[in-house]
Amino acid sequence: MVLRTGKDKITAAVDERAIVERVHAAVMERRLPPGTKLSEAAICDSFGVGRMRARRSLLLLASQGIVDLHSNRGAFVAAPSMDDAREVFAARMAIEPSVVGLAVAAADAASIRAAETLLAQEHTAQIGNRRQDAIRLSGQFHVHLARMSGNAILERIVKELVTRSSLIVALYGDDNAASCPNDEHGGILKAIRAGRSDHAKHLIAEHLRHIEKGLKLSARNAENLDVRSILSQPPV
Amino acid sequence: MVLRTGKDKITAAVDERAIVERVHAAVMERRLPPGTKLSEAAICDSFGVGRMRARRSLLLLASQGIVDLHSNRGAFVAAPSMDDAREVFAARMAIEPSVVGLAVAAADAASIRAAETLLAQEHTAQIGNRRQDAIRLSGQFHVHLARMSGNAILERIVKELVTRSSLIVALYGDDNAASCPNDEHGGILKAIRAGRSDHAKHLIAEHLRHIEKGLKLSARNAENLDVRSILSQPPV
DNA sequence: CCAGTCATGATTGTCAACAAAAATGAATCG
DNA sequence: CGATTCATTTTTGTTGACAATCATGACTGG
Repeated sequence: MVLRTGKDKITAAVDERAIVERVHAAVMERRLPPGTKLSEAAICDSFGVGRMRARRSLLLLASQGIVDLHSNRGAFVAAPSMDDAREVFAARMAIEPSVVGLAVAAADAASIRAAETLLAQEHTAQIGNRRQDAIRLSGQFHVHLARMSGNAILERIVKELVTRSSLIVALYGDDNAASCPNDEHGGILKAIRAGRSDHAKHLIAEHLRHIEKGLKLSARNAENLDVRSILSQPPV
Repeated sequence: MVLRTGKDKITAAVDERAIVERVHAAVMERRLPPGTKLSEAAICDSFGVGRMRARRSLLLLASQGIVDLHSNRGAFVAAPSMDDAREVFAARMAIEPSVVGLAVAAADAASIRAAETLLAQEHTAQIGNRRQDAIRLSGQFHVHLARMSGNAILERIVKELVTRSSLIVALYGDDNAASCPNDEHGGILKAIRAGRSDHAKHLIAEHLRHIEKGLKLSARNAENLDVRSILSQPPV
């Protein structure tokens, strides 16, 4: 007798997870900038799906902080405030070093090889000036470190934080700044390979600090800028 | 002129957040044991809400791991496997010490007083054998530590992990075991008050280790037990 | 020319009916 | 007696239509 759970049903059309994943990817690659409106109709057309599925997908995206829902106005790609940005990076600095520590303990040959592949791809993308790919791969590297820990919960958490970081960099990042200065990813992976847990933790903490330092979170910047005060200044 | 955002609309009926919060609380107090079916109709009746709202609430609960959705079968209070349980506690041990470290830095008089109040209430509930209250307050203490860090993201993450822990303890916990042995919560709070960050981190790590040790995660236990093999054994 | 008002169109929120699937229980057969 | 089949009932999934709300732009009056 075969027991069929409800989950392994073959779904002909795309389900919510696929939609969430595709939007996720588009946000990571900055094809959907912060503030972009995601109308239900757009989701329906893009994925050939009914309004109900579109709605559920947007709710899931909102629960991950990727999308902001405004009552009666629709869904928009999240535009984290500077305070949000600081919280995200504080959370990452609290979490990712521990995750890397677990990764050192749990790393196996296959996962290290996968990390090396990601690293090489990222490097190639940077050399070739393929900015979108470089950004996406840089984020994937962090998520892969979490995956190496063998803990699906931590992987999900890191993935969510990395995605929000992508939105933050899009808003407050310096366009000409390298997404990963001095091959810090390489150093982290090397430390993991060498089993140097404390060193790896230290490196990723530094790495995150550097990324945040590279942001323009000083004072005014997009979003809360006061249009009146700007326009009231006479032209030079 | 008054700017009204869509969010501060006065909602006469309960919205999804309220439903999620109430189910959350019921799970924390073990009034909704793992595996309990949460039919849409039950949600509709309980909260006087349409099926759409019920559905959205269940989806949100599922996204937090509190509920499992089975296609065409409905929603059930999550029953974490033993592997899930190990992952949850590994994640907590990775995250909560760092969170406590932040709490030491950010703690102010008001939040410490609130923590002391929670601690006292928990103690009173334990003395009075009010098990449900004691369990709920014990969880709230951990969430409050995260709140003391001043980071809403970390607070949400810890809250989710604590809730899942409640389900885990309900499944694998020893009924007569104290939910918090030897007033470890008190020791943690004392260390925070004294500004001893490393000590506080150490204590909460130990605390989590103790909780996990108190679980029966050895081999077989509820869930994957094979009904056939059980019923095929002749009675003593 | 500008502020404010009002109608229009587009988008989201809600509901009810229908379709599909699974749980339930009775009836049947070995 | 036990297992299986089948019809019934219950529950979930989906669709479409309608209501409510918001954005847009023309219009009016100052």
